Amino acid sequence: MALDLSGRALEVAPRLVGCFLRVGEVMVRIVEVEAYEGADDPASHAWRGPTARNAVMFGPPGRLYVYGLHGHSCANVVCAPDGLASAVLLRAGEVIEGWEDARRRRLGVADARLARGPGNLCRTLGLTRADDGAALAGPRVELRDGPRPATLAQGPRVNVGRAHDRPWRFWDPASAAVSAYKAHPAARAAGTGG
DNA sequence: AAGATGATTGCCT
DNA sequence: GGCAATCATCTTA
Repeated sequence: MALDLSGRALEVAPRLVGCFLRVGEVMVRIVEVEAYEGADDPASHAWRGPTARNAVMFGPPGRLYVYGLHGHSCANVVCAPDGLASAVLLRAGEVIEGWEDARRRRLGVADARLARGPGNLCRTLGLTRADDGAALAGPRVELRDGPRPATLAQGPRVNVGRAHDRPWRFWDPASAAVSAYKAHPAARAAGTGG
């Protein structure tokens, strides 16, 4: 079914935990996400306005925003109405289907860690910057609603230098695929992180 | 046109 | 737990 992505990232993020994301043959259950707002969020790529890279964030909801970082790729679900920048970063998932493709892309990695971390999640799913702007209801990428976990944990975002006081990270504490919390140096200096 | 930066990972101690 | 690798993008000259 189609999940309602018309709200802000902060509203959509907790609903995304437990949902299923399928890319090609591989499907994962999303267990960890982070919300990123636009102009109000200094940690967001869209904070200083639209650029060539973050253009998708300002477009209509229901699409994928994929960006490159340190030689890796990270995927976001774009939400909020057209014109407002708001997206949810997918940080971790559990592989449900497509083990063959997933393992082939992540040789030597334990099954539980195949999609642990935003960069690893993209590699396991086969997502690259070529998928930037792809529709979440398209033939290659599909987002499906799923049962939400019994409990939902909330806390500060990982490796974010600015606005580390905002607890905009949501995860399923029962999942082994949730990435270990790693506070940004700025967050540690401010005393708001680990 | 050149330099700094970052929503990361993985290897080293 | 700490640090280097690695690269597209953004900032400044």
